[in-house]
Amino acid sequence: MSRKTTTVATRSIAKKNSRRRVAAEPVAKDRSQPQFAPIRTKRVFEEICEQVRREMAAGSLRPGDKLPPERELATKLGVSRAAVREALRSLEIAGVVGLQKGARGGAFILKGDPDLVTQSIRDMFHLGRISLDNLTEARTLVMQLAMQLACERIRPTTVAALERNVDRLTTLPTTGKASERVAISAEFYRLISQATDNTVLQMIIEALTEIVLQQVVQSNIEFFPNLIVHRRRLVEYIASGKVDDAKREMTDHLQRLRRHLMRAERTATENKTVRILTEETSH
Amino acid sequence: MSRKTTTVATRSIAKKNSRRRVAAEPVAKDRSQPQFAPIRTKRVFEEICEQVRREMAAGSLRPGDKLPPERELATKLGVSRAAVREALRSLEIAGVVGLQKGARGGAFILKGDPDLVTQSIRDMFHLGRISLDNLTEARTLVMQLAMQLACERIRPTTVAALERNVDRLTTLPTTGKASERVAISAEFYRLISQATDNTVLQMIIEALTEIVLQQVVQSNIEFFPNLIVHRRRLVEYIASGKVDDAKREMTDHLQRLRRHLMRAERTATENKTVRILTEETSH
DNA sequence: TTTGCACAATGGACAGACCATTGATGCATT
DNA sequence: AATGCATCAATGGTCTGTCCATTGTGCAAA
Repeated sequence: MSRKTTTVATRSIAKKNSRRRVAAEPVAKDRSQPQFAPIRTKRVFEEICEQVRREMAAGSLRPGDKLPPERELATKLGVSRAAVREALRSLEIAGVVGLQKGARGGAFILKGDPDLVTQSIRDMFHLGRISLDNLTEARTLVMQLAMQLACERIRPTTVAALERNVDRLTTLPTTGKASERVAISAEFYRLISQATDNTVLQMIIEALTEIVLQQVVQSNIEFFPNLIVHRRRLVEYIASGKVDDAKREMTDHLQRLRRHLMRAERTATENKTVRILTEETSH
Repeated sequence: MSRKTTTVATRSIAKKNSRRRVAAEPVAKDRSQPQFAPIRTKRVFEEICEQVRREMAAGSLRPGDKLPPERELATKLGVSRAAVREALRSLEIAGVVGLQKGARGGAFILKGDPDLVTQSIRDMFHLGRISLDNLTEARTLVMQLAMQLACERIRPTTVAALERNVDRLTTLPTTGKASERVAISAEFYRLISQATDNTVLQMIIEALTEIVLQQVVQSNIEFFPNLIVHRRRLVEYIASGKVDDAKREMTDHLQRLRRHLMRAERTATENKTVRILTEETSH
């Protein structure tokens, strides 16, 4: 390899920065018992993330602010660039920062991405932590809240948008792809959620709706013939502030969908056995 | 530098693996309009993440499964270990995999961490995407749903646990640290959420409660004198299935808390101007 | 049988390089 | 003057190679 000379040179420097991991030392709180608390070692990138998050919570790092470039940050913190990058990766995944290439690029604090809530709930659904039954039930219930607020806070423009949305559903051929119909439905629920004027509910509804609709597409449920009638009625109830009617209409629909999905889940027993990454580690 | 020779040697290898970035080519869906879709370049670690997530969604990668070791994965995918590490970092942050050191270690598919929902919502709150007003309102509403379900599905053991929880609050000196009282409250709400028998609602309640309680600690709200009386009454309502009473009791409390928090927020105008990371990039 | 140590596997971290993208600057052409 | 092109520097993205720390396994010594 003929590289040993330089290697030795860099080693002497690296040695200084080794011993990087921080161990939470076991507190000697009581003399009688040795205690022996488990030693928790923290990875450097986690430390970096925490520093950034602390600045965020303290308000000294706000959306739009720019973090120093990776190289500079690495120097300041006394860690390698790889570690900084892993930290930035972590924050990026969390939707906290966005990375931009090129000159004047860097890591910028974002406003937060509501889609991440969806992502995390979706992961949990796919990993079996959430059942389809629980998911659809929760959606039904939360939409009741949404109807409550929407009826109180709806604006004329939103009513118009809802009506246009239903119109679009009408013009769609019932033989069309499920994904198209579902896209319209997704917007329908988004409009309603926005009418609640509560961003938290919006995010929750967005997440639940998206996951459920995804299931609708995959389960090849047939088009509900009366869907358009139901939707029109619902919009009318909302527009005229008939809370109880709107709630009932919404609940009826969602419960019907729920039953269909549960039935589809039971009959879905085909196991695709694709396997790309895990073909035996061979050890 | 005296390293050029080896550098050249390694370069010839690296050259093969260069040109790594994949550009999603603009689809020519319609001949009349040029379209000019923005060119999205995808980073390699994202590609890796997607592959893993695909396997998950397809069911061929399930909780408990182990991914190949970093080095092997890097070889198989034809990328560097650093890229693999960033991908694993990303999946780890998303709660999809857990990393274990040592022999027989590796990346294991997890069951999903409900705490991530909390984390993402919390981030959004700190980044100003969610207002305290919206947050507390949503919490009030969702807890109404929880009371509904809890009254229907509560089990005697849970009632006992709730009573014990209130007892613990009683034994606590009112002069104690806020964080201790808050920890007990957190468990109180956790017990109620578990009584709903709906994991989705549990996660939502967990998230909203934790963030709100965090605010309670920081805002130094005084201890509600009647809190214990309210709690006892609430538990009794739940135990005896008095849905409406329970809902009212819960809503009353949460709305009171809401008003207090909003007032505290208005009077909180002291700006700590700590700044560690961002002291001018000096360019 | 038990203890302890060497060893290998594997994640964690680092240094040092090169490439690709992007914005700014200045020069040349029109 | 306006446009276009070349160049440069800053910065994220990636790669290679190396070493350290942790952990399980198996063998050897007690």
